Amino acid sequence: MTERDMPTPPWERARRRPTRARVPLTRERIVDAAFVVLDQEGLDGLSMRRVASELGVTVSALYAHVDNKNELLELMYHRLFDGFELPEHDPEHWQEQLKNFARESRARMQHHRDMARISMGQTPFSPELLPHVERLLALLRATGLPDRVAAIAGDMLSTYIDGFVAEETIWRERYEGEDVKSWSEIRDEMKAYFGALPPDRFPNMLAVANLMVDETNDYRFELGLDIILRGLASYVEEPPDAS
Amino acid sequence: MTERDMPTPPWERARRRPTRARVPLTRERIVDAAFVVLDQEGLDGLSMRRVASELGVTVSALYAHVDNKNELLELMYHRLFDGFELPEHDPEHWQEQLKNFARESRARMQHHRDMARISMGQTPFSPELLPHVERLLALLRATGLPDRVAAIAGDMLSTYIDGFVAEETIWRERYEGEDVKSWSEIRDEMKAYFGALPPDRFPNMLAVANLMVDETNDYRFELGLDIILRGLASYVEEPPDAS
DNA sequence: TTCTATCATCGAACGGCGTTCGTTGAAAAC
DNA sequence: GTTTTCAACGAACGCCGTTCGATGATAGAA
Repeated sequence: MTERDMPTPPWERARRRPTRARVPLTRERIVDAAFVVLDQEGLDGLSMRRVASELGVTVSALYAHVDNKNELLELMYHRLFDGFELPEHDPEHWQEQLKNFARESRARMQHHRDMARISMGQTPFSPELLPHVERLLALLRATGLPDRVAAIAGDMLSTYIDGFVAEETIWRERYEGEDVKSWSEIRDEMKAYFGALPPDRFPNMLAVANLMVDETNDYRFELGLDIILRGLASYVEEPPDAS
Repeated sequence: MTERDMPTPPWERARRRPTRARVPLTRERIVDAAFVVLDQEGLDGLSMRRVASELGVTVSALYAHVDNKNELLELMYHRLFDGFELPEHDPEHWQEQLKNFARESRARMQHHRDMARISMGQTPFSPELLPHVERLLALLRATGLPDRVAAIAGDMLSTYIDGFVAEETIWRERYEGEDVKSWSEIRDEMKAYFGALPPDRFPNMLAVANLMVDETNDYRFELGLDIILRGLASYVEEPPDAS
């Protein structure tokens, strides 16, 4: 006679009915769910509770696989580099190679909402990411750049890319709550705002306002990239003396 | 000199009515207290409750003077530019002028903990800050740079500065909880970490690791600055065609 | 002086957050 | 068949930003 045959007392009826997860929880599945939440709610809406509910699981279940939220963000950051192949260094076309690296980085970050903000809080020096850094360094050192320049150039580029995409994000999300406005409508508002400035006090703003508003983000990104690469190129084969 | 004749930015909601002078609590005092909290607890510890307690006041009292936490951060950002004078443009020394602008920006952000992280979430296009942007644009347009380059150069520089200081902050705070370690101790640990990499797979990392670890932040900042300015200079008086 | 209207501040509450911890029950190991 | 293990649970803790009705001091009117 086991307790199995006994009836269940009514006060216990609401007891747990633990439908064991058909698919076991893993770090990978948690990161997958985190990206779903990130894309839907943005970084500010990315909470452990929300990720858990996405998986049909309790919050605390996550903590068996992930130390804390920071580690989850770290894992998401690592995803950025999954299958991110850098080419063999080709001293003839190093500038274009670096530009392609930057473009690919930007594209990957744009693929998930607020990804740039996550990226800015991380460094690529974990063991999993060091191979990527090594490949980038190989590209940089094959250019003829002095090592001390090559050593910081990767960091500079990443800072530029992160900052640029983060800024894109800010503008996109600034207009989020409001009615669906087209980008051209937003541009017109900005033009009107800048155009209404007193001309005697803001001659330079007025002179470039349309340029600032009209140029696409793609154009701005490429131009900034070109500025950095021209600056780098100026160090090739030259005994450098910064400042 | 008033802000009254300035247009309202389109993204801005209706601002609060100005507070009466007779009450002891003011926006200024709230911002002062917020900086005290920021320096003591960092951005993550900067809560409305903590600011209120710093003033010996209830949380909700703050909301009579400040719409929300975001507005408080905005006001703190504005403080960055208080008394930030840019020189008259001098076409002979524009590179040094821009470098001094960058150095001053970095120094101001370093003056308050996590200030760079606050700065990264803001734009300087509010009416109060536009005069500063105008002065910077004046510097940039006096260089002989094409307008389309001048229009994005200020943004680029600010992105670089914000990103650089934010990264400095990350490293500083990464070692915060631990026992007081000297920077040289931290450097040694990093050198040991990089030095233990397998030489066949990480030849480039090993070649520049010491450079990456040993150079001071000041040196790195100056070098990055110089790279950007050389890139900008390459556009002077040249019909530009970005990539 | 007394009354009244204003308004800065209070105190409690709401819903949400990251994280911890003792409990539980199904599967794995024996 | 028994024991062990351990992933998931659920409740709780102490935070957070923000809201709202109550309170009480004060300035101006009578």
